[in-house]
Amino acid sequence: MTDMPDQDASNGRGRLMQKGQQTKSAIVDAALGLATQIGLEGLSIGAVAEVMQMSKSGVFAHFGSREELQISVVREYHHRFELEVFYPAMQETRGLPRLQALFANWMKRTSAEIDSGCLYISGAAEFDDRPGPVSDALASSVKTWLSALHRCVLKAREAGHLAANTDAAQMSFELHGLILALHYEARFLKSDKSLDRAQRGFEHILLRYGAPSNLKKV
Amino acid sequence: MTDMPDQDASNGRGRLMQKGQQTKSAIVDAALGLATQIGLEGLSIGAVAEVMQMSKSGVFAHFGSREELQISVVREYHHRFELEVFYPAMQETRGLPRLQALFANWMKRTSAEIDSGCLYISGAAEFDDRPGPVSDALASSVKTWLSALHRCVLKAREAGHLAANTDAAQMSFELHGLILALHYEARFLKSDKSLDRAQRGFEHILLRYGAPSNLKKV
DNA sequence: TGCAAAATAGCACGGTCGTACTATTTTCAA
DNA sequence: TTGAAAATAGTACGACCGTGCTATTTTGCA
Repeated sequence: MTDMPDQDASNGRGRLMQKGQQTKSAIVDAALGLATQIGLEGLSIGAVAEVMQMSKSGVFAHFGSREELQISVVREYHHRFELEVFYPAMQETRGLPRLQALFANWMKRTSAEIDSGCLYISGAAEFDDRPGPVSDALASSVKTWLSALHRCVLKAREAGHLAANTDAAQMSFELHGLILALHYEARFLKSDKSLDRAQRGFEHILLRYGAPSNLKKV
Repeated sequence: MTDMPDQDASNGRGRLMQKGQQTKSAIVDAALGLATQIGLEGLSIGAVAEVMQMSKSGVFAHFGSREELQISVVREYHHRFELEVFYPAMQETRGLPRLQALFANWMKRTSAEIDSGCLYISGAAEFDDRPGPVSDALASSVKTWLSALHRCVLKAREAGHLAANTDAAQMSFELHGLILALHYEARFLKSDKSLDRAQRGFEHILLRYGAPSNLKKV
């Protein structure tokens, strides 16, 4: 060991961090893990402190309130969602291929979340009747993602990959439903067929909206 | 007022109840109202007692544990769901008309729950990582309903109202997704177009599975 | 290397929770 | 009407919660 700053001391966006920021990141990390399991509302500073092997007040000092911790967790989740689902799909060529990649990544992440839990889904259920900053942060993240999806559908239509009369909002709604059903039936009802059904549902929707039937499989 | 037993002292299934049972029903009623708003997990005996204008111990004595209260709430929800969604649809003639009625009632109830909250959806999110009697009761109720839906699709296919190669489980999955998206986008994202989109999604699915295109509107 | 500042710990407070336990009131049938 | 049983209230306990306050430790620059 040297006196050099820890090489891992980055927040994933390149900048080096001081000790306090490192710890804060680690706390958010642990809190995110807890929140996806027991829910954002059930997230307690004491539980996070135990995972972190820190004192409650040590954890608390980084955020100033539980609410701020929850918001940090939402932001971190948003960031990871972008990294896993959105950005990789942007590599694909615009239009249908990108839409397929987007949905495939979304499904893949949702499948991975069958064990860990999805904050956008559990959070919506917890906060749909609890207005406030946490709910706002959550809703804003979800809306950002859904509108990205919506734009992608529009582009696919413009590129002629979907029928010219495609209702992009309607199609997005139906895609969203497939993901929600995948999550619900796999995670809560322990069905192992959900992924396959979401995939087939996607193909049905593509056909419905006039995508060429000889689809490139992703 | 007379000394006669209260005329309203029925549990909705015809039998008269003694005082204790009446109170218990009223408690479950209040608890259900609370649970749909703040969640099954957030349901506390103290809050129920306040609504009921009773002491905590008075409420507690009826159930013996918070868990038993939660289970009672789930059962009551199941009962009402059957009354509102399932039984009325059974009046329709078997096959496609019944399936349409089932989905229409389901949508109607989900729409009504945009204000009150749906226990099958919020409960799934809360208990998907919390095994135990409450989770079991919830899952069992949901499975009962989903398999009723599945059977209804099967009957519609047998009656020749759907394509002979219809995958009933796949179709049920897609219908479930529409309801979940309706609930999510209407309740959490405050979208007022969700009901219309769920309705149109239903029509798309019917077309996909070979229902006659000149549908009777419900 | 020293020293201000940042990070963390320790402790206390009031609050809510579920649930024993006991006392009181209400109900209902004999 | 009476008396046993059922229903409800009262109280207390330990656990956990968020958070304010003050000490202590650790950090990182001058």
